[in-house]
Amino acid sequence: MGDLTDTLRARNLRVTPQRLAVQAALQELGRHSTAEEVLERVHGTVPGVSLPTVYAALELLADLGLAARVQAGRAVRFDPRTQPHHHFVCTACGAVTDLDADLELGPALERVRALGGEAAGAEVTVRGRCAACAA
Amino acid sequence: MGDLTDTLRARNLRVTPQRLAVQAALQELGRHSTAEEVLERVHGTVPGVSLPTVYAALELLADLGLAARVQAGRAVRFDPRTQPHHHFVCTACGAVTDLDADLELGPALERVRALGGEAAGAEVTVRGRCAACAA
DNA sequence: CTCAATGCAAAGTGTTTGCATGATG
DNA sequence: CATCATGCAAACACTTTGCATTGAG
Repeated sequence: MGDLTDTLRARNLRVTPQRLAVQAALQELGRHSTAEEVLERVHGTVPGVSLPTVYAALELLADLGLAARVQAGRAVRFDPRTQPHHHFVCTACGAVTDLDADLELGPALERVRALGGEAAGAEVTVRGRCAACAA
Repeated sequence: MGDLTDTLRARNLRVTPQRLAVQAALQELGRHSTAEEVLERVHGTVPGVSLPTVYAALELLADLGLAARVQAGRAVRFDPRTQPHHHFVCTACGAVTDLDADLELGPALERVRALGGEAAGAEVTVRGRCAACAA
């Protein structure tokens, strides 16, 4: 767990209780949480934390490669999982589920390169209704 | 072009100049436009149209299967293209480009079914920097 | 004539910014 | 002690809602 502390020190960034609490909350909450959910969780341990601070910390984690932004509907969600994977988004309740499927996306990346762009990554988003909402 | 008119009549919905103008604008603008862009275009032909009306009309087109919602960043975009295809989103300028690649997404859909969900569709989103922003 | 659709303004979300205060290195 | 990070409030971007009015059927 010195992971974040070390990374911050290595970049001459400050190790603050808020940043540590945000990362801890993100990991405890599991996958793809909203900033609001993280804030609520953090309030349990470190009182007085504000939403902008949570956003800043999550943004920082994403830049450091310790979390990933996931766009699911209107809200941005943050995922403590770094390795690329795919998502199933319920159009009814907004829930996001990880999909561990091995997909061949090479042709899409090649297409981007053919257009002169630089592909940073690619994800599949499946839309539909989750088991709970299908009822 | 009686397409929309016919579909509306068949459902006992009203054929209004606003709805026709919104669809026309969406097609003239080409792919994945924002509501704001559609509004601006519509203002050229039918003055006095409001943003809520544009949203309502676009939403209706999507429900009728004559347009598709595309989530790209924070703004929802609407695409006159109905057939499934994929997108390249520039993380710098927000531009969206179509990707015509034939990808095998079956395994992802099967994964969703295995979880008890109903998959409605799946798209690949490639993130990166477009040719213009790579400079 | 009747009811669906529009226009306007205002309220809602989710996210970001500006600035004074406080804590870190 | 020099900054960087925080907290607060307010601004922001995008979308939706409420309600009186208009116009399509």
